[in-house]
Parts: sequence; structure tokens; C-alpha cells
Amino acid sequence: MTTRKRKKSLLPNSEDQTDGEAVKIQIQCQPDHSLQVVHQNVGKDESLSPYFSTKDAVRLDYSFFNQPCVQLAKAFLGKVLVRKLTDGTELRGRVVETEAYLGGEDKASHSAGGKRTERNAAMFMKPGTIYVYPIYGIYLCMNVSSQGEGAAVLLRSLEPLSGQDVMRGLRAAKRREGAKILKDKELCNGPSKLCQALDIQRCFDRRDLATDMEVWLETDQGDTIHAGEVVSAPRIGVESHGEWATKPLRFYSRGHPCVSVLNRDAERQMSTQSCTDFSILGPHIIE
DNA sequence: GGTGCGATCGCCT
DNA sequence: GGCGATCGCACCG
Repeated sequence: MTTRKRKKSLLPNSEDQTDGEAVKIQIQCQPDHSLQVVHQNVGKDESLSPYFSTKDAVRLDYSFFNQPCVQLAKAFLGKVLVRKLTDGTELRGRVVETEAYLGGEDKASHSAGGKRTERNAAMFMKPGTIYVYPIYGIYLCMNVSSQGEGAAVLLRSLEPLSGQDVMRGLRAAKRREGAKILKDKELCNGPSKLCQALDIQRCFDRRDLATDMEVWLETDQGDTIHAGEVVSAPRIGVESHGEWATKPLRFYSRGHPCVSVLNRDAERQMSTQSCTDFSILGPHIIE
């Protein structure tokens, strides 16, 4: 068995973003599980947009979001979340950690028991609908509804790919003066952190990730996650919900430095498991 | 690095 | 009136 070490330097840093010229950065998983950093200069006229798909990046539509919750939560891993600010700046981050909230019998879900309120209405809307809600009075979390009544996927962590300096500024605005400068891997390593870093606001609630002009999801050549690299673990912060607290409905990219909380037990268990458990594979995951 | 604790307020009962 | 799908920071080893 080989173990993969991901060096810090693999994370693109702010120097990769040059003034006035877009630089597209990808970290690609190679067939041998190694990683390759790819830089591409993208002229202004060719800047990526929802209406400009290159062979490298393609916007995902309703058909992607219209899949069962657990499957969608895994399928999100490796995809690129893009946030276009009003000044045209595009912030990009690759999804490395998600959680599935199933609704119905899932007691940890805001929509448990089919409970529908003004707050969680987006969870019952069509797959791809964004559900943004405030938590602890001061933070926001971003979910995306999936197939299934009241089911949604919580986006927990991103690997910043471009716009890191803007993200740093957005994050710093919420922190005390004199706080240490955040490293790239600290910009989006938590559900509320990614909302701050990408300027996802409350008003994004109920918007459609498949068609919105300011936020969308892309697939690119670097988004393939190998099944053996996906950790399934209990969700974070739902300890009070009995047996549902222990179900392995959190998914993250193993060994990735941007994951918010590691679960060493789950990682150890999968090391001893056969890699032939195809039941956990999403459609984009290859062996 | 890991752990413990306080902040802070909308939502729901 | 109580709680929470979190975070930052101080403290400890």
C-alpha cells in the first residue's frame, strides 16, 4: 500500500494570481495518485463564465444535482465552486468535504420528519437549490438541495484555487485586527469559513446553483477522486441526535490539507477494508 | 498539535 | 427561553 503525501507547496498561493490577468490553476490527480499542478494563463476575453465552457471546465446543470443525497454528497468532491463577484472577480475552490442531510428520518437534518419552515424551504425545492442559513447568530452555512424530500448536501470545505487574496480579505474582515495572516489552506476549511471567503450571503438562499449568474459549480480535468481516497465519517456537530449522529454521512478527500476535521478512526478502518466496496462509489469516482 | 470555552442571535417550541 | 450542521483564541504539552 502506498501512502500519499501532499506537500504544502501544492496549494496555489496568492502569487499565482497576477494583477489584471487571470491565471487558471488546477491540481490534477494522476492515475498513479500523484498530483500535478497545472497553470494556464487565461486572457481576459476568455475568462470563464457560465456561458463559456472550455474543454477544461464545464458548468454542471440540473441533471448533476438531481441525484440521491449521499450520491450527490460524494459527487461534489473534486468539483469546483465558482463565485463571481460584482466586479467580475471569480473566486474558485475545489470541494473537498461535504455532508449529507437526508430529511425525513434523519433527525440531524433541519427537515427531519418532513418539517418544512420558512427557514428551510430551500431544502424542499428542486435539486440544485441553494440553502443558506445562519448559525450561532454570527455565521452562515451553505447547502445544496438534492433528490429526495427535504434532502440537501452541506458544503464543508474547499481547496482555494484562485482569488486567494480576495478570499483572505473577505475572511479578515470578520476577524480582529492584528490576527495572523491566514494560510491558503485556512481560507475555506469549514462551512462558515467558505461562506465568508466566497462572500456567500444570506440572500443566496433559494437561488439555483444550476443557473445563477453569481455562483455555480464546474467540473474540470482535475476533479476525479479515487474511491480509496474518500473517507466516510460521522457528521460534525450533530452529537445530540442519537443514532443519526453516528452514521457515516460526512465525506472528505483523504489526506487533503483543507479538510476541516480529520477522523483518524474512519481513515484507519478504510485502510483495513477491501477496496472492492463499490457501494460507496459515486458516478465520477474511479477505482 | 490538541482541547476547552465564550461569543452571539435567529429560529423554533 | 433554549439551543445550535461554528469559529477564534487562549492555554497546555
